[in-house]
Amino acid sequence: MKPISLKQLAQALNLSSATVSRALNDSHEVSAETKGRVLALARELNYEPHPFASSLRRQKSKTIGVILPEVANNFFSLAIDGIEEIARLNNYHVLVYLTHDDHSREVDIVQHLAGGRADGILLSVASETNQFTHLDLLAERGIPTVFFDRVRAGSAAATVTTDDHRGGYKATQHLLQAGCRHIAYLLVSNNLSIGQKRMQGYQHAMQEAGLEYSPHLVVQGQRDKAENVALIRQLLEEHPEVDGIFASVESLALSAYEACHEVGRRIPEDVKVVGFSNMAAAALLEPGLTTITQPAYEMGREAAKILFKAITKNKPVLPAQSLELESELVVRRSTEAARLKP
Amino acid sequence: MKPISLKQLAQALNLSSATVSRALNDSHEVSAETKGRVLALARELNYEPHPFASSLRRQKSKTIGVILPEVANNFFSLAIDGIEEIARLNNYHVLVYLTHDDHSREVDIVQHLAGGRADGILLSVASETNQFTHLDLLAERGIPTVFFDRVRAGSAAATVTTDDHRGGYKATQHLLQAGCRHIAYLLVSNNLSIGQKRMQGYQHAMQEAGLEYSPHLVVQGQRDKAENVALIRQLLEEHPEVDGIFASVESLALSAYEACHEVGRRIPEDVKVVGFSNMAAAALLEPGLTTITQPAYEMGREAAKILFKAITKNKPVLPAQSLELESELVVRRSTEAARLKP
DNA sequence: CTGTTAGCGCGTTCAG
DNA sequence: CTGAACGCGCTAACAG
Repeated sequence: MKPISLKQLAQALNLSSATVSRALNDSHEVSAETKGRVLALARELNYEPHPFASSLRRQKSKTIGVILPEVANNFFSLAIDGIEEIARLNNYHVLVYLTHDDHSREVDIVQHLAGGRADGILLSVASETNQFTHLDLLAERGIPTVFFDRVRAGSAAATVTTDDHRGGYKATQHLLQAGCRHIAYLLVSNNLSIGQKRMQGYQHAMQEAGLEYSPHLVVQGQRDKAENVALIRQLLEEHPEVDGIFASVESLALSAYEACHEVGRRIPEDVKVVGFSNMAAAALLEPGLTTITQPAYEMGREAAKILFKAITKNKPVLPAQSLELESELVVRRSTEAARLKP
Repeated sequence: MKPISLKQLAQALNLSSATVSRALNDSHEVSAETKGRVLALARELNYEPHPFASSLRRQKSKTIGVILPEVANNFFSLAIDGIEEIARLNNYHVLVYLTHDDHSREVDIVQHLAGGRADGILLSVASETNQFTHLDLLAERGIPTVFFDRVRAGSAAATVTTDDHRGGYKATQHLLQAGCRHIAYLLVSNNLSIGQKRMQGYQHAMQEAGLEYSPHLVVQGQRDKAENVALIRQLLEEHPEVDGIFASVESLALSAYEACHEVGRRIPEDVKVVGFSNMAAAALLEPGLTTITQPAYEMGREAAKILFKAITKNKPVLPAQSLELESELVVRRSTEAARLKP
């Protein structure tokens, strides 16, 4: 059975569809009585205005698009949670797309969304992305866009990130304090500001400790997980002196654990690992496993708030609205307290 | 700058909009030459057909709705991943909604989606849900719906689940073999088949071992996490003999870890814990922590496949299409192999 | 092969 | 306060 239409509702009430439409939209220019009759029958018949007809007329999709590299990862899952919450408060719908770090896919999605399916976009760019012309289209069309976490380096748009430089610094410092002298860095992508900034923090801490930064100890992450494990494994074999690893994203941290396991290097006795990560199970990590945790849920919420401010007020998002939240170094919880804020 | 419309494209080409529409939809009844001209200009101008206008006319939203209790949880994240992949292959879009186990929210979402925003629905019901009248609307409207994981007990629709009875049995058996004699059960909800079936598996294993099933050792999970921790804590304090815990969902497993920690009971020395869970970090669990892992990604894929079969062939989903996949008992990976398939 | 017409279901004129 | 007419952008039916 097809859903009932405005017209049918109007006929059943002996009213014109215009009046019914007005009543349902709570217009001032309709009598309280008719309003009551309309609403009563609408409720009874489970009437829902057809969303696409309405969108077409109003030129509002009531939908935002969320584009993520992946979701099988606690950071982005928590972010979605925050985004969905804010969207719901604004009576908006959330379309989710995954790029799997594939640039061409990102371009496709953006182009499609720019065609009217979404009123705004939240984007965490694919690590493969190094061209950004597809984003110009969004600017031209005036579609508000907020970047979060994985941001175009040097972008002129609003962004929500964490204190990436500081996070990299804190993580490295933690390893140094634990006695590591040869710390490898697992880089996500040089196109991304998170890649650059976290690495700068790492270099900063290394220099401060009077240690030399060695490009041989940097592994550039790929899209394929097995490949990453192999690369890290190779690093560990060629550089047995490595006693610490800093992973700039969760997936690389997991690859590092795996690689260590494969070559029989114990964590944390032989190698200490710190990674950016939002594992729900962070509290359960083995002794010595430590994470830099981002406030993913809040980041999702804040990014969405900025976006909706632009959508509802019909103003562009300004770079000045950008936010930088604080990351936290989480050491395995044992009998004593867990969170160290240096 | 507003996106260009079909009409404008037609004018620029001195063609009628009908012809242009046909050309873009690769109709047989249009000359190869015109087709070429149209496609060339369309590409140049970045033309995208307005999705809602098209949907309105074709009565197809090209969108599916995915309704989940939560997403900050590896199981549902992985499921979304699988769902999105199949949707993309079908050129469909994915709307994500979270109920946070709130029944009224589930009803709202379903009613709205039934109004034409989605061609089909994938649903994992809220644990609070015990009335299912809102689902009748979907049946009336002929909107294909596939349930996964959290299924309406005794539903007549297609479902994708894991071998919940067997999973509960395996988990409990594992605890028994490890020497546990007083095993508590953390129940998610009696409205859900996963709650019932997993508990049956638990009871089955207990009986087989000649142990008595005690309702005092069953904790009924609530929506609030802190409350769950408190309840489990109370259990542990009132029943110091408890030496094993079986958690029927991930969130309860995490609450159990926390509660044990709070009352100073060590895992696994004092209490062994097994939970249904899809933690990416499962490989990193502490010794003695064991999980029952569901093939979440595959479940998402399979559920979506069933749904799209119905959508594209315009046939209803049949209960006979239901699938039951196999869960896996994953013991902490150490130097030896990890996966035990009994 | 192409153009004309009509209508998907709404919301918004403009009259009365 | 209410109704008739129009159009959002697209596709399907009917002509030619």
